Amino acid sequence: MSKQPTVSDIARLAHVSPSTVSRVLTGSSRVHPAKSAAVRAAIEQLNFRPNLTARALSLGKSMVIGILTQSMMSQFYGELAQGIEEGLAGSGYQGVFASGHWESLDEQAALDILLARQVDGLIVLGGYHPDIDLRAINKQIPLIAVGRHIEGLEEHCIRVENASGSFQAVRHLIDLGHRRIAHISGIPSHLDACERQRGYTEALTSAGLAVDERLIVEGNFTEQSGLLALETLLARGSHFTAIFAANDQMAYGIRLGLYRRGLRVPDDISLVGFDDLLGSVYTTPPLTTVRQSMLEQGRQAACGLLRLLANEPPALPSITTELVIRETTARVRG
Amino acid sequence: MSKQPTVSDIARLAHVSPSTVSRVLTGSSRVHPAKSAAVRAAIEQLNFRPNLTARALSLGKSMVIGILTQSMMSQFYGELAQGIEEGLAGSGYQGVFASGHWESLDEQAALDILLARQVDGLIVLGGYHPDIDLRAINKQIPLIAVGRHIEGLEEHCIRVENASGSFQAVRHLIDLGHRRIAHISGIPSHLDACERQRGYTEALTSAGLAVDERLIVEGNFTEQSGLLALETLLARGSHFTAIFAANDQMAYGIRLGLYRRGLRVPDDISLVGFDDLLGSVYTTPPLTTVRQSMLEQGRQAACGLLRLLANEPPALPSITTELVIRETTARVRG
DNA sequence: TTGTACGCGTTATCAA
DNA sequence: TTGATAACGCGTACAA
Repeated sequence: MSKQPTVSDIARLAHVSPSTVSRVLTGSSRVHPAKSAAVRAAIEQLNFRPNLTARALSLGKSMVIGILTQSMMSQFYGELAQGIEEGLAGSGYQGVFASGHWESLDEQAALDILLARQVDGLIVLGGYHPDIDLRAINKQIPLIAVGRHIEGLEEHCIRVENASGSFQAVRHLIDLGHRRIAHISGIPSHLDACERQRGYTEALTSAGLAVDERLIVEGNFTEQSGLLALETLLARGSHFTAIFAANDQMAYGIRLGLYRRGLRVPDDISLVGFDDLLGSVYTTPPLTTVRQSMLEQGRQAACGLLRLLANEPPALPSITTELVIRETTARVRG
Repeated sequence: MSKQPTVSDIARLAHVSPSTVSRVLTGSSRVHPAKSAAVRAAIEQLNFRPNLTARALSLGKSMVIGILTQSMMSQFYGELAQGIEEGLAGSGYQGVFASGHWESLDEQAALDILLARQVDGLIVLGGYHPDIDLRAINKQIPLIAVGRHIEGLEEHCIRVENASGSFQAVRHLIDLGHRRIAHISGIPSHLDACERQRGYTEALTSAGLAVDERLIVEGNFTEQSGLLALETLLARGSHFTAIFAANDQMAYGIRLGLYRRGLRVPDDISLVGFDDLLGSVYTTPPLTTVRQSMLEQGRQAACGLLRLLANEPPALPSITTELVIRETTARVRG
């Protein structure tokens, strides 16, 4: 249990001063090759690791990016996290995750910890945290949001072309002959949810179909809520031949509900999701869905943040969406 | 962009010394109520947050737990991570994740970062890192492993009753009348994989059934490998009516392969997985699998580490397994 | 090119 | 009960 060696230990062993050791560590200035070699040897010998905590304190930069997420467990946030990691790779910055569990208090606590740890930047994944607070934080450290909107900070939010994706999805169903298409929507306070519903509505009206409010049920993006929404929908007794869910997770729940009812997909009911989570290829049958690469969004968020840290504009691109047709959709039975 | 306030700022505003501020912050010793109130007021007024980096340097304790994981994206690690977070909650310790992506180099780099950040403890999730290194690290800081075995550090590894779970699963298939049961195994260097295969073998032999090597195919725990293994199995042409996969992810891949071949589950082939990932309820039909709560393992790992940090023995319990029967298994067709 | 001295923000020790 | 001082490990002016 001997203590970790410090620069001083290395300096002593290499017969140089601590500052010289620091110089070879950071490469901040030229040092004599011989001394440099001696230092390297000493570092090797003592298996020395610079203490990043001390370095952070000295530099006033922690080189860590805080990521405020909601759940470590969902596929959705997992893919996002993976993308962020990829985007940060090689930048010298490390990502640190803290989760809010979709609870205001936890989210506040997680954010506090991140800020107290002196993160150099912040990526906010969804969540309920008030816009005003986030705007205030953005004055202190650069901030990027994905999966949510922040009033007045639009340039710092990854934008997804939700409406066009929804439109394509519903259009696809219409092309297959479906006329009674239900929609399980997301949380209405969520911009993405609104836009997806808008795409649904527009596709219907542009095809001359009426929007039937009885075919629209609200969910909250979880599998559970999808299943529940399906029950509600069936209980209403309105006829329909296809369902467009505002995200894949709800589509999974709906799929289970249909299975339990003995309704076949796509023979009896066609089903479309949104997100194209990795798991959507492995459902049975594989899910037709709208791709909005979460990996790509994570990467873009990370890169945008790195640009902000370099005092450049975030220059976040708009994320395009693309309908991926798999086996949960079929021509409506005559 | 004004700088963050420090204890000195608070001290000045409250007309006390920095030490006193520190005292009310940590509660390390009594302070006059009036002064204490003044300090609190100043903290509130300036919205002060103690700099955890500085505190860590001063204390020699970072209050962070490093978690060396392999992928942020898979459901498997997601659930584990969630459990760890829950186990750490309220302890004052924060978890920091770094992923190795199943690559030696990345894993080494991730570990280096964690150690350089002066983590107070380490949780290793799976991975290839050599036992000898981990034993060395354990001499410096407490360490717990989950999803892997470390020679000589058995007390620090979460043990799962793999064999008994496998046994139950295969026994269940036998009870349903299956006689030709295939097994898609995991990486043979992985202890869990071996034990699960052992349970499979024992269930067969204890029922007086022969173990047919032609019905055993090796996978690597990914969905992809499950699909591939199924192809191999089918190509061999041996007859079978059920498949026991060494984990759920491979079962998903197998399920897709069967679907593509037009083989119905469970009508033509029964399928059993291992893990009971959250997604396994939402496959169609829901997957019969062996539960080894990942959440529980994460929690136990965290609690064990906290005990180590308190200089107590880790006292890690053995994780029990339980067969969860869902709709992917059925009586063999006469 | 190298070494000395100081600062980063906090806590612990000690003396008052 | 309080305040001054030193220390944590590192980077960097500044002087040599």
